[in-house]
Amino acid sequence: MLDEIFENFVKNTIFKNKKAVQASYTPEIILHREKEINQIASVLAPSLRLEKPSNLFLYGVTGTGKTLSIRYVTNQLLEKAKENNVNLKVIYINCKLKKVADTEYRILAELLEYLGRKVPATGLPTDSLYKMFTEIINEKEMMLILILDEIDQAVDKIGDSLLYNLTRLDSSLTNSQISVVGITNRLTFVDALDPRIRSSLSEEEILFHPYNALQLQDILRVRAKEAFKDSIIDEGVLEKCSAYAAQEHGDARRALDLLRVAGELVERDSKKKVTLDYVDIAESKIEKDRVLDIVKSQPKQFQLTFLSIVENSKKNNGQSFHTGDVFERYSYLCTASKVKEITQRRISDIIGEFDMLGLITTKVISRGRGGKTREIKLAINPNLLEKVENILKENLNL
DNA sequence: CGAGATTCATGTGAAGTATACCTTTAGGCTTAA
DNA sequence: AAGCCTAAAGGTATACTTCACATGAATCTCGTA
Repeated sequence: MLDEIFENFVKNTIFKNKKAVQASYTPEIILHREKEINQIASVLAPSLRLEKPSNLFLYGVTGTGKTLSIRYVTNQLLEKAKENNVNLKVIYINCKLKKVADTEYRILAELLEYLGRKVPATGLPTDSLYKMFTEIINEKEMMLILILDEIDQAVDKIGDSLLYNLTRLDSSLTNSQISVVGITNRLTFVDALDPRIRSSLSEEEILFHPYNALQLQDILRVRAKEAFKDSIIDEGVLEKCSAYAAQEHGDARRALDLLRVAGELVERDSKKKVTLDYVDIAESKIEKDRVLDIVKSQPKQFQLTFLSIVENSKKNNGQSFHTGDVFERYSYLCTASKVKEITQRRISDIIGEFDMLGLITTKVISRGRGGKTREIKLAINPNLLEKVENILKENLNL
């Protein structure tokens, strides 16, 4: 029985090279971003002569090719550097990843790890990490390009200090030079920065506009050709994927995800063709996976809080409710699952973090004499509620 | 009737605490010269 | 005397708590028209 399934899977695959429709893939040619790529390249080019390139900032909503473009350019740059014997290093850090790089310390630790120095997760003073960092870099002459992706997330959480220190770091280096590339999907991000940091950090700025539906189609076509075997994809599938993604501010990553997941689903059903229906199924699966992944990876107290939010939302038929309600239910859940209770102060912060993750939307309102509070609304598809609730309950032994 | 005071429920900031983990240091024991 | 191990001392980051004050519109109070 199993043999048959595996056999089927091996033989009947519809993918030629699935990597090509994965978000992390860097294709040979990048469509509709020539201008931006050239700009980036000309900003970073001085590094080949060991001259410090200007610091650079890339803006644009998600899935507009920011990460892709910078990756592409730096890859080429690295090759060129190798040819010319230039000691160039590029470090890419995604600041959003929780538990990996969401505090100043952890970002630095990540940085040092790239440079080949293991750092303990706790215990060392932050300045000593800076010291180690400068030491390593100063050991021999080199040019360092530091890419901080989703930097807005980090600054929200830990403030400007990291950026400030990084820009200052540059002056304490004698042998080497460092330039920072910041990537953010919030257009207003730089305005909120301290003016000093702002001027030194965003010497050059490049704005990435969203793709329109036609451009998305082009991109999908190229990628699909590489990823799938011939004539697997039905008429109109690519168009539908791009249309969906274009609705959501032209997010190419989303379009690719749709296509890939649709393909995976087809494969699982051991069908031969990717049809339009599968795009719809993929659409709901992606949403589901995203939510479940986030929810599952949260620590216990967060899960309890979220369960409380879900139950409140259910009780109120999707209408909004307040911090007090959440805490009350949370408190009950703690007793039920024999978990130590956390204060309301902390719950308030946790609710704020869920807001940042996009699982809920909150708004601070004043209800006059009813006091000031947060109005909380669940922002996930109602069909998922049951599932989320069950998983949480299971995780928490309820 | 309207200006100003009051009130409520919680937001928000700062400082403090517990925990887990790190480095440094000093002592104690072992080993080899 | 040198080398190695261990435990204590002193330090940090993180997650959380405690304390204290800030908010801001509905509601109340009270002097006035």
